[in-house]
Amino acid sequence: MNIKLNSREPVYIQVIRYFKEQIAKGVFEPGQEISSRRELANKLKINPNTAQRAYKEMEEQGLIFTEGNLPSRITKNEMIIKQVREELILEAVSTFIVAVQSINVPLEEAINLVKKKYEENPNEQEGNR
Amino acid sequence: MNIKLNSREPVYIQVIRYFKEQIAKGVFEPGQEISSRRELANKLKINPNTAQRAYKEMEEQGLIFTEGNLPSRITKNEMIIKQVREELILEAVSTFIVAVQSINVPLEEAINLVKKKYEENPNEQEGNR
DNA sequence: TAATGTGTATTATATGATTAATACACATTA
DNA sequence: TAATGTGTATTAATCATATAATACACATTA
Repeated sequence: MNIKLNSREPVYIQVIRYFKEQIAKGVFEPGQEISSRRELANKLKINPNTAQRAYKEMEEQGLIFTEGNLPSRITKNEMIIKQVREELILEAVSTFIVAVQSINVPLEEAINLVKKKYEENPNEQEGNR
Repeated sequence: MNIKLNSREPVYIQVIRYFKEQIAKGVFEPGQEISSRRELANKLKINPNTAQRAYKEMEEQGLIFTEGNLPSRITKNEMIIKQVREELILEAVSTFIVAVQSINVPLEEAINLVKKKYEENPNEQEGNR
């Protein structure tokens, strides 16, 4: 559990993104049991309702599921998992392109900067080999 | 004046970013007179106080300056303008790298996606040739 | 001179989103 | 049976932001 919460963005949104990233990376595996609302709230020092809100939205999006009053689990639907991954990638790519175009930086130059910057501080978060 | 305001982010922040982009692109030239607070508020259908807040911050950052009670102007300090441009580029690059790393997408793959996506919808906003 | 248009400042209010505080039903288990 | 841990739901409180309502000094201009 390695989330850094910022105050600029709603906490439940940040929680959802974190889960999406873990799912996309495969750190959270299909069918895997996840922390209960209260447990997550404790870990992150947030209100249980905020955790609940995040979980509720994730459930609506099919990312997790809940049977009875058992702890929720990561979806077993591989299609959804694939979509999450693609959504995150697409979002990153789109954001980058929009930003670059908005200040008229040529694509090649922007890509070179990415490569350079990437080499400067390579892979901070590995952890899954 | 082509700002699309979203409701997720403070309006004055969005206004500041817009000005930064225009300055970085050179659309707003050094010394150029800009809209008055009230005029901007009218154009964007926002409150004059919100415009004032944006301008005040930009003044503190040295992006614009005001002499007496004349309309404010874009800074003539080329160094600052250069810095704004670099700040925006660096921000875009960093955001992209963080996003890509957070889901373990190899850099090469990410860059290829950028190139592909870029070709699909090339330069929407030219306008300054 | 009066009107208008600048920038600037202060105080109060409204709004919407977020978070907090509780409560309830249910199931498991000690 | 009582306690604990689930998910779920409702209502209240908090908070940052935006807006509203004014006011003032100054300069230009009709």
